[in-house]
Amino acid sequence: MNPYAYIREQVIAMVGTLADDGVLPKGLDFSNLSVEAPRDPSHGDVATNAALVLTKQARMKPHDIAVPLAERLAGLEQVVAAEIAGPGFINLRLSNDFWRDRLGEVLAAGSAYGDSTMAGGEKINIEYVSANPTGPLHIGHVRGAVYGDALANLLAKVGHDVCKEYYINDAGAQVDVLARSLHLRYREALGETIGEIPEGMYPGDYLVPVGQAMAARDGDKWRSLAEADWLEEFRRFAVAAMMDLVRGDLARLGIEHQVFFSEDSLHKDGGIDRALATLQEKGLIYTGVLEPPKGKTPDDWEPRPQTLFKASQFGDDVDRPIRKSDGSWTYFAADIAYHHNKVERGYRQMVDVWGADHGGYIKRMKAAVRALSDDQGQLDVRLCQMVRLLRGGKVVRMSKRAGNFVTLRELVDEVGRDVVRFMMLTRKNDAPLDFDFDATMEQSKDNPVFYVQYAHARIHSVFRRVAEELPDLPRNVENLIMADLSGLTDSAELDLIKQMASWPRAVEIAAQAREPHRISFYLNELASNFHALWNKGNADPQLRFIITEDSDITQARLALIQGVAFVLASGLAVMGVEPVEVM
RNA sequence: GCGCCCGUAGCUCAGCUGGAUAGAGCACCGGACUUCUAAUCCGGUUGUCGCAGGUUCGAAUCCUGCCGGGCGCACCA
Repeated sequence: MNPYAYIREQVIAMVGTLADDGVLPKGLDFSNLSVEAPRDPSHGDVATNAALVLTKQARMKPHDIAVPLAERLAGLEQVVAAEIAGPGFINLRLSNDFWRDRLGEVLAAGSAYGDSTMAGGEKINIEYVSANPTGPLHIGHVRGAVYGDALANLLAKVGHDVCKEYYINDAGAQVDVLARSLHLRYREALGETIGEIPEGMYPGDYLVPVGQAMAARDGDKWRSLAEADWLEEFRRFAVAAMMDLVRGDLARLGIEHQVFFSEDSLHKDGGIDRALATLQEKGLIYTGVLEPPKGKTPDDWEPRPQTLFKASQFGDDVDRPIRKSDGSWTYFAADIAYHHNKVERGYRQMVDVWGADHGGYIKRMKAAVRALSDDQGQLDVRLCQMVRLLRGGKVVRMSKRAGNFVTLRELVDEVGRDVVRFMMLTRKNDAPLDFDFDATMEQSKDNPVFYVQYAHARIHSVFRRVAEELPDLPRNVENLIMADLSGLTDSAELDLIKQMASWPRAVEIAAQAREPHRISFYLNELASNFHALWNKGNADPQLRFIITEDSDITQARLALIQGVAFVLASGLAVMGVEPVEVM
């Protein structure tokens, strides 16, 4: 049960009884009526703005609504106090039994606690990473990869049918460059001296074994052929090898896409033609000449007729070209076809995760989806800002030309998967993020990963201890569910339960906002409250979890911390971080 | 010149989609270990929420205009 939703129903029901009795008018609109935990705990457990929201509709002063409403709410079994405060809020304090019942729900659900049916099984497609298949993944890809993956987990948790997808940019000039670079490495593998890799080719060592594999498979059959004869095969071979590399890198982060979609396939099987025919039928394709961009005009600008998509009809600033002047398709044309394909596969909800430098591309892509789906499909583009690496207080400089960017593999090997994933989710996706190597190596509160995992490990440490000290005490979940919880009376204990009870709501809000970083903030707070309770036990031995001479209270407290462990595990699962049991 | 994102404590950032006296960590000061893991906890200090208007019972949050920073701006992917 979501306690806030539950109390909201009660409030609305009570307003209904007041209307029945003629105190309030009938037919009131409750859409803005909220029931939330007040920021200041001294205001009670939950607060409602009912009187404030209804004042205009009812043509009554907030106070005149609040007084009778509070009176009726106070009569509810779960409510021990109802007070009117501020401009007309009603603050409710709920009974301890009501809260203890919530702990039972946590234990019954286990680490599935917080799962929701909010999305009703609706299909949603989330495309992320989609890095060019021209080399290993590097630091610039990591954030989008982690964000996209955590978002996919989060959406699944609230009841979406999620498809995780990777778009392979295996068409276009950069793949030809890759094929030529591979041909060099192939000749090298056959014993030629190739010298310095020419400017404009991919110089990375990762192509060396691919060249060797090619030589081992085919011998020298491609060596003296003209480029036109080997290019196609080398493209295919190179892309396959690069995608193996990429999949291996992603596996290191624990990321696995269900669908890898090839851009090239859209060119080859007529996907682009079909998508553009769809737009053509709607009268959204025409030949025209674009205005030069406002402000500074590029030096080589010249007016030329192009095939254009009427993106401006769907909120974009200008119409966008879908054919280059040489007649070939633009990248945008293929992207239209790709999203057309998603729509054809039945997706109405689509999420694309991009780097911040692609911000200028959002409007045209959204326009295309609206046009293709007759406004039925919804594309949400989430941008991930830059990650700055810091070491020893200094920014780690990287440049593509120098080839000294930090790879995903190096990063994960150095600090570990859990640290990378957690740190990438400690900021809003559209805010820049500093990744400080020194802080991640530190085992202290500076390091949020350790802080949260430490709480989880401590709980398991208590269970290990109780197995030694009270071996006969039933301590598995089935027994803890039936424990008598009435001994949980300390405010820190009850606060912990209240916070756990807000977890399902926190999950739904994070999913609605599509902001998985909120999960990490929630977990930090939960861990903090747990650590606080732990230390209370240091000061007052009566508050320890294990009281050897009182098995009832021990069991109640085991139930409490088992609940915390479940919620921590539930949240860490969204983030894709392992809940460790020993540290 | 246009579009998108951002501006909150000395620093790094939250702020539950409009609520009450704006929060947390770091930093700084002072306390708690014969302990269920001190990798922790407790207390103290810190603000023109970039500026100016507007919307209303109520604005850090929504709208408009400025100021400041980032990214992107015909056929590249």
